[in-house]
Amino acid sequence: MNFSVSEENYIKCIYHLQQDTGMVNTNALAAEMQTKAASVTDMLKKLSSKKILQYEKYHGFKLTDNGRKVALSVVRKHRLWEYFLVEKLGFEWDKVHDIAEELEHISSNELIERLQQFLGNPSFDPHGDPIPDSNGKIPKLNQVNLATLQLNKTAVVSSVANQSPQMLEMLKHYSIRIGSSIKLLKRFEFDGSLEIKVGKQASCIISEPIAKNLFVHYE
Amino acid sequence: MNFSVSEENYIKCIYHLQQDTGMVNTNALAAEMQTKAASVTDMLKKLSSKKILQYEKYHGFKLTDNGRKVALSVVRKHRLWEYFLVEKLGFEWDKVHDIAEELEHISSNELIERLQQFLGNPSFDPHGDPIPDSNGKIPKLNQVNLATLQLNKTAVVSSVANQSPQMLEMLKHYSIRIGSSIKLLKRFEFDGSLEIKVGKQASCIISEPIAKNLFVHYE
DNA sequence: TTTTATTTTTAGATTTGTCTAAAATTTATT
DNA sequence: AATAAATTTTAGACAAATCTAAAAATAAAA
Repeated sequence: MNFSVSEENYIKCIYHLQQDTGMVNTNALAAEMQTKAASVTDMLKKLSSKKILQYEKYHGFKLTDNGRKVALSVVRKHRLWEYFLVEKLGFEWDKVHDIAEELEHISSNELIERLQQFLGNPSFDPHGDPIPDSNGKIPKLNQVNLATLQLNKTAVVSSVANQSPQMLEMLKHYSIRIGSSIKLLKRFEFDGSLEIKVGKQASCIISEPIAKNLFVHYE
Repeated sequence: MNFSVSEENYIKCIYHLQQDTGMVNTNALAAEMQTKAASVTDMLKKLSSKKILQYEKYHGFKLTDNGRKVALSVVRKHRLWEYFLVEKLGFEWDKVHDIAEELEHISSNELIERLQQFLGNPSFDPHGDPIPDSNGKIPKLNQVNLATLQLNKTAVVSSVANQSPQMLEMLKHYSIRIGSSIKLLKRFEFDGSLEIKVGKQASCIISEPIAKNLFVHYE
């Protein structure tokens, strides 16, 4: 079946919301889509009739197996394009989201298969998010929150939860990016802030909110 | 100013039509756009009010300077993406048109500038069509129609006028592509067909319609 | 130069995705 | 459990892009 750009955006958005909450509700989706609840309801009816959603009036909704498949295909395209933009065209990783939002709706399957090959079958996008394969399988990484890392252990930054411009600005300041190695030197009881060593730089201190936003994995 | 996908398609189509005829008329555009004359008229009014068209009711229309600029930007994007698809992703040159039709509407200017650089600033797309630069300047090539080539001269195929699947199938059969060198051995009076040598292959005979469809330039 | 044929435009309807305002339903509070 | 508050849905409207059918304008033919 074929979906409009608008339908694909709703499906993708529902997918991301239900990752957290299991079930999604109308207002949350409206907020995330920057639209009105009434518009959401209209779309829910349509997606429901296309068997993309399990939807009970007034009681929330979630994707069907088929809906999840469509969502994963859009997510896959988005992340492969982001990888292309950063690794091949030299964009900064915090500048690629909007462009990938457009590119993810290009329909050709052969295009995306060839793009994946051309990029060397990457498993994670420039933000550290996993790229689903053509069957919708998502690569897993044993990652832990930086705030819970053991003292004196070294690990590698694998993803960033909050990717707002504000957060990315901070990370740029600390020279922390996906792939940076981080050693935890000290944990301050007072406010939970951490003394860390990023790569070969002098040690520095990051606040607890920043730490909680970073996920790392052991080499 | 910003244009919808539909507007961009109309603008591009008018650009191509007026290359031949100077002035464009409603029915011709409707045929090319695979739509109805009434729909075309609606769009003409809109584009006219946006100063994209010089349009006199019942008397045809053509692009303004500004309209031509928009058209060239879309053509530029289309041809750069075609180049990418063939040279980087390994598509056959006759399989890329539909995908480029979608990609040409991605809006980011920075994207297209970086793409151009990444591709090594190509001047011609895989069909031999010139790629306008970011100012709308179109590279020129001194090309002549193969049917008018001098006897025993060798030249290089630089573009193909009719790019229908039927024509491309024929060219594939003769192993003729952009960049192929062709030597004209004999011109048959009877029907204008030509005996030619393609690269290092044994000589073969092509019909006049095929010859007229091919443009070549001297090295 | 009328008449006929073709082309183009208008008028009004349709589809998709959106909106506002009001009604219906569920959840929370007293 | 009754009432208030919040959420969700319906009803009806609107803009963009398309369509059909009919009217208007132009071009061609008798």
